[in-house]
Amino acid sequence: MVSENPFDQFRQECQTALSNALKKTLPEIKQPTITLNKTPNIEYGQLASSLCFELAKKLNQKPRTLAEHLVDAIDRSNFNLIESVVAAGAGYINFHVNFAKFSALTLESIRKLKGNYGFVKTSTPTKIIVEHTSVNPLHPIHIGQARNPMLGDALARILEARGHKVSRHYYIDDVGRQSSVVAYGYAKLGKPKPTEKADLFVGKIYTVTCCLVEINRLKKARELAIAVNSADDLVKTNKEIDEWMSIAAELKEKYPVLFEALMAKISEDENPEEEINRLNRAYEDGEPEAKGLIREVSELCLAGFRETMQRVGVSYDSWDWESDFVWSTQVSEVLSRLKASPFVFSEKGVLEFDAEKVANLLGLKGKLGLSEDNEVPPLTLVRADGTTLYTTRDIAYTLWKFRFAQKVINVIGMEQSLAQLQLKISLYALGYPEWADNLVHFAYNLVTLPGYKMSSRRGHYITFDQVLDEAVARAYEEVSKRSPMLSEEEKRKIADFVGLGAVRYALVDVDSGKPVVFTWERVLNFETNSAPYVQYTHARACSILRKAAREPQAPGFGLLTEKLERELVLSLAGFPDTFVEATEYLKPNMIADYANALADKFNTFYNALPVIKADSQELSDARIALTEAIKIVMANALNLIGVVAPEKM
RNA sequence: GGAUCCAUAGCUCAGCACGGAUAGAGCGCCAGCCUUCUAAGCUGGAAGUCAAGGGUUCAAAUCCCUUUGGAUCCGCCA
Repeated sequence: MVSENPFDQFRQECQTALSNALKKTLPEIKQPTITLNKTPNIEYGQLASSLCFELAKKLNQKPRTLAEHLVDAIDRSNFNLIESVVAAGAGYINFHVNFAKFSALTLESIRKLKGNYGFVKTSTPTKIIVEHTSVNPLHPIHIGQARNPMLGDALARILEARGHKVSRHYYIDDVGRQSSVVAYGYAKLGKPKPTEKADLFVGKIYTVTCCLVEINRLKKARELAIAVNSADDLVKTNKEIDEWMSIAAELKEKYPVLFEALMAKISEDENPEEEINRLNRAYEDGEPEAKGLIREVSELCLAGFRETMQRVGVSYDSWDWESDFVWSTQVSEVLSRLKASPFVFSEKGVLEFDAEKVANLLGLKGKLGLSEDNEVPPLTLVRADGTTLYTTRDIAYTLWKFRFAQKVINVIGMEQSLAQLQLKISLYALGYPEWADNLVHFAYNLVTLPGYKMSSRRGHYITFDQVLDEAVARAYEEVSKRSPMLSEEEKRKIADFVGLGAVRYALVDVDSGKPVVFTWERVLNFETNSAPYVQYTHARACSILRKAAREPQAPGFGLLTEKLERELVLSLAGFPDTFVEATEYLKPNMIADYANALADKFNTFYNALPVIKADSQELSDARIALTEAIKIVMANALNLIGVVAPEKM
């Protein structure tokens, strides 16, 4: 017999049994929906109902008495997995599972389903686009941004395992001043070939160009302030100049050659600021030269990103250029449709979208979880100079995405909550309520460095590559220390998946709504509650199975009577539940927590009870089967968060 | 000022969506365990007014209200 969700099977039996008993003893009352809770302790059974507390008041009886009556009325002869039902405490009804049968069902199911165990398929498979990463192609992905792809990829993986058709999209934000800044610097240098990892190379050009252009601009502003005799402006500008000058000094020391070269080239231009704006407009207009230039730098940077993401096992199905939406008619079409709606108004030559009016008129506030007096600020769609803004283009992009998917999940930082809300409201305004309903902003909080303000414009950041390198290096040291006899090649291989796994795990482990403070200590943790811990435990289980060197012939599942063994079986049986919950509520961290908890229990078991040298062959066979099941489930869980489950380490 | 999210052991965090029995881990600290299946491990110990106050309920870390403290947003940036 195979069950894809053994624990749920037990739960169904208990629910039916209790429901039958209720109908029999209390036919006069309306049948309540029966929910069963996990018990705090295995001694209380595996599932409990607190129904009697609710009924007691209505029926004017003591909960305990009621519980006893119901327990008496329960007929469990038709139920395979229920061992006993008892009234407990002040009025709980506790269900005990028949462990002999339950262990057999659970372990055999896992051993049969193997890599598919736990991945309960949805009854409504959906085409889903998960948009994640979408780091601007200006500089390397830094640690503050790296949480995004780790969460996004884990989400894509769990949704796929759930049976959805998932497409991973990367939105390339190449429209906007920053892209022109980096392209300007790149062109000034004569479009040099990268002498190092491409995104790192582009990042340096961006930072130095930014700094030089900014100083140039500020100096002009200072002249103006002097000319109009504005003391306030002068003080403010001087302060900013001082700040940027110190950054310039820093950059000059770090990259002397690049700095000098750019400085010489940029000073040739009377007004670099104006050059950049011209380039920006030319790009939006789709002029071939600007197109070629900006696409070239962006592609360069993206090649670096691809390299980094490949290391951690993240890939994309579609790379969507923001500029494509500007050059095609899609953005202007959206605009004209919005203009035709009653929700757009013009103010001082600026086009504004009245999200508040939409929300009120269509009665969206309750639906969107907003209180009635929460006023949604308007969204600027078009600037006075006629150019569009980021969110405006995002509306066109979102409409495009819904041509290919029924559901769109945007993995975007929490700080963009308002923009994402306005985007959603715009879909209602355009007459796509189903799309709006199926647009999900998966908001996550930032990664911060203690005592350090990350700023990509100023080149203050720790790159994701640096973190990965450091993690692998640390892992290599650990492997060398712990397993000095391994070959160099083996050590490198292990260090690689351990280091990368540790980083992935650390970035998905925390609830996505909470900020993560980055410390090396947190990411390079190889002890309990880390990927290496789970990986090590997996390898340990594999090692036992290798040493046992046999298939269990006649496992005596009924002999698994130790509390530790039973808790393990329960954990394994509950994996499908955890998976479904993690998928439905988009909580990849639940998977990491589950894997860690399972590893924890297995290690305790490992230290307390012998597998191969158990008292009898039947018991040994049962424990081998248990170990194998644990190995399978641990690997399945690790796969979901993109962490390698090694045979050896 | 308005909005959103958050507050649980010295530190980092689970648990909260759907209220249920003594609130769980890890780090750090203290004391132990490698001639037995991988010590990246295990065992034991100390450590909590679940931010404060009120309310709802048979039952509140969990739901509601108020207060305090923190993060983020409220741009013709992205």
